[in-house]
Amino acid sequence: MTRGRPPAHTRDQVVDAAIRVADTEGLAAVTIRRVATEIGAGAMSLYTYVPDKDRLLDLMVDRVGATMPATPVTGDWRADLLALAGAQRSLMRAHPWLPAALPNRRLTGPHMLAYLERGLAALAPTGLDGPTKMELIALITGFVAAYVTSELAGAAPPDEQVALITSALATGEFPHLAAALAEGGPGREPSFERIANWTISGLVEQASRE
Amino acid sequence: MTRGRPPAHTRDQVVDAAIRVADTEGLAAVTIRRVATEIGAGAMSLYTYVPDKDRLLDLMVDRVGATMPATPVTGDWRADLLALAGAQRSLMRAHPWLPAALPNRRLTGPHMLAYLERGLAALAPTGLDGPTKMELIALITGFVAAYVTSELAGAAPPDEQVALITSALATGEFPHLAAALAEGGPGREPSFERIANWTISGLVEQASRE
DNA sequence: TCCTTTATCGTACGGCGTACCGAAAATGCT
DNA sequence: AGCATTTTCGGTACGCCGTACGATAAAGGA
Repeated sequence: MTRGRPPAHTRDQVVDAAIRVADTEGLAAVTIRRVATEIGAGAMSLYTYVPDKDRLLDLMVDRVGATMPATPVTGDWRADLLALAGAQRSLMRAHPWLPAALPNRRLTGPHMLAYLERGLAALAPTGLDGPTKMELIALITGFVAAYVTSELAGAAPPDEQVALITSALATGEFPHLAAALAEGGPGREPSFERIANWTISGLVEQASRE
Repeated sequence: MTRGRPPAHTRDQVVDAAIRVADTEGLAAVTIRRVATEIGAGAMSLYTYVPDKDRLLDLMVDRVGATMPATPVTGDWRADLLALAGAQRSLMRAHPWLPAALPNRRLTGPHMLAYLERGLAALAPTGLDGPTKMELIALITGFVAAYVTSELAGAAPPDEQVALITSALATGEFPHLAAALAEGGPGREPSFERIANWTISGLVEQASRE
């Protein structure tokens, strides 16, 4: 039926290999040559499956989106959105390159559309109009990405930066900053649920108030 | 007094040249060689003023931060934060590469610390604790970056993407999405102030409620 | 068998960040 | 004045990158 030499791999194998490289070696390690050797192919063979590197990144994003568990739509928009945000956070923690790869990327894949659909379904009880719902979903997604980014990076502030900040504080020009840092953090830790609740409840309530 | 051959340029001249290139040709055009020719120097001479390209980006971010107008702190946190967010938005629209360059970047510069200080001062009347105030500022900054990004990119959705979405909608699997898109946008436009108000008011009110 | 179609992948090009190092240009000392 | 010292300048080169091109290989159809 199909003429010509049969492909030695599939597009999904290529995308999976790229995701594996990104997970273990970081997004910067995802190069055409690196992914090709990952599946035991020559570098140029990848272009049989993927038009260029940028599209490969699109495919990676959509493919990991497929692994996000389907959260239920119960009719309680607050709980539903919180669950959706939690699923997003888990996904981004499992694939730390995702927040960095997400911006500037087209909404190409069906899994991304499915995610959008679930968010809209969760927001249905609010009675908000369509464009507003879309904006809220984009804002919530952006928030989760920002949160996970700071969460993953937060652990280790480089020495050089600490030195710069302390020397800046010594000038006395930043009293509020000095006070805020001095408070330290004996109290409660940030807790994703707490902040996600602020964002979600705050946004939706304000949007509904109009 | 100072020994050795005198420098032909200054660090600020280098950073300004890099900003000029980014403004006119995009962030991708900011390469060591390109910036060097911009100031009429050899490529390797740049390394006299900047340790590596990553630090150059840090310096660019901090330097444009210096041009952000100083918004007043009146005691009305809502108005003050909105003004601060508006100033940020203006800055990002003047330097469209800024939202893309901002994440993954260290808070190295004094101007960034000054910005943080202003945000903390604006939040002082809320009585929130230091760490919470810091988180709120980070979230608001992230929101503005996300908003401006979509604002700048929004104009032109590529044909290929439109085709993909319409074909996906034709399957009937995305009823909410179809409905939301069908609503179109005859009504009010997004308006930065409106959405910024949602975010700011929503976040602070929720945070204060605890 | 030979032709057509398709996939494989070696080679090569231009561009990137930047290590290395000799040349150039200033000052300070004798 | 002459020399040593210190600092900057920038040419060359290395190892990466994405990818255009084209020869080669492997399948089915005639």
